[in-house]
Amino acid sequence: MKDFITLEKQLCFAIYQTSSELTKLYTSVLQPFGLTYPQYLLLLALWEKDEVTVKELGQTLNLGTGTLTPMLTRMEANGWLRKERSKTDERNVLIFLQDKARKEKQAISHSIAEEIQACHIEIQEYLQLMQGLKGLQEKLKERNELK
Amino acid sequence: MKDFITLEKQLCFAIYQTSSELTKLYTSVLQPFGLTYPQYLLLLALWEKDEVTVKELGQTLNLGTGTLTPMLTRMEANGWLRKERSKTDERNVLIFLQDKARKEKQAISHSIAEEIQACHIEIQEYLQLMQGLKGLQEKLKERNELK
DNA sequence: TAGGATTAAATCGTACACGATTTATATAAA
DNA sequence: TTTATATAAATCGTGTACGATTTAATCCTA
Repeated sequence: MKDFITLEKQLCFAIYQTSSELTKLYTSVLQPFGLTYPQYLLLLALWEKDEVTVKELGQTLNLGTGTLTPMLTRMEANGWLRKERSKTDERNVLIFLQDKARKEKQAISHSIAEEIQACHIEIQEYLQLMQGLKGLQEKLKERNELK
Repeated sequence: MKDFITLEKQLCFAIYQTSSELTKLYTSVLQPFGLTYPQYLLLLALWEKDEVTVKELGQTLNLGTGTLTPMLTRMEANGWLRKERSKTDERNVLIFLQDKARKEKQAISHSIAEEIQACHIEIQEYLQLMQGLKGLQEKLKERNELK
């Protein structure tokens, strides 16, 4: 039991800090584009699927409107996207990518890939880590949904 | 290269979301104690080593004073700890645990261990994941320190 | 079809997180 | 000993996160 608690502490620190280091890395790469890390994740989602509702985006990113609404407002002000109330159901707000986001996509992806590659991460290592994370995430999510 | 970028996206999502699920889990366990997840991590550090300066704590937690100062102020107001300016060098502020923090330690740890165990995480899986995270963290940190 | 329930965003309050600046103290150099 | 430099916290501004409440539109049912 004691070992278990020690382990638990180490794991939460490890995730917390790895996440923070990753944020720092992305922040430095994204700064020149005038993007934050969460904004980049949001763009990733929109590059995959454009013209989505705020709710849909929230499900993809695991974020609520308390986070998304102000973020989307900022990104609209910066010309990345456009918000438009749906005409068929005025409760929905649809998000559309702007040209700027489409045009910058390659440059952004390229900068990031370059930076990540400079970290010398082995693909194999990468894959294994992701497996582990997904496994844990699954279990946490299951537990969280039971409230 | 294309595969590499796909992988990169998946990894940053995986860490981002696992971290957020972990936060949610801890939040629900810590709520009854009137603690947030970052505050719990801070207590973990103080339970390991008490009477530390803000700077030291920042190094342990990878946090700056912009985050720590207001957090410590809140935790002082809630009776978890005490801040005191060092008499030998008045630039330093020392952090001392209060009785409340020492007394609640067991109950908090117990609640968390119980919750984590309910997720059915295999020790072996756990260890492997942590190894992977530490490896990645190392590489990211190295890169981040080159600025 | 009027009224209550449901749904989607927006809003609000609190709490991180972080870079940059400021303030106060201590140390070192001229 | 005065002045310059360095160090430690505090402060400030911006941007997430998230639970809870509010607002507005739609749906459902009596």
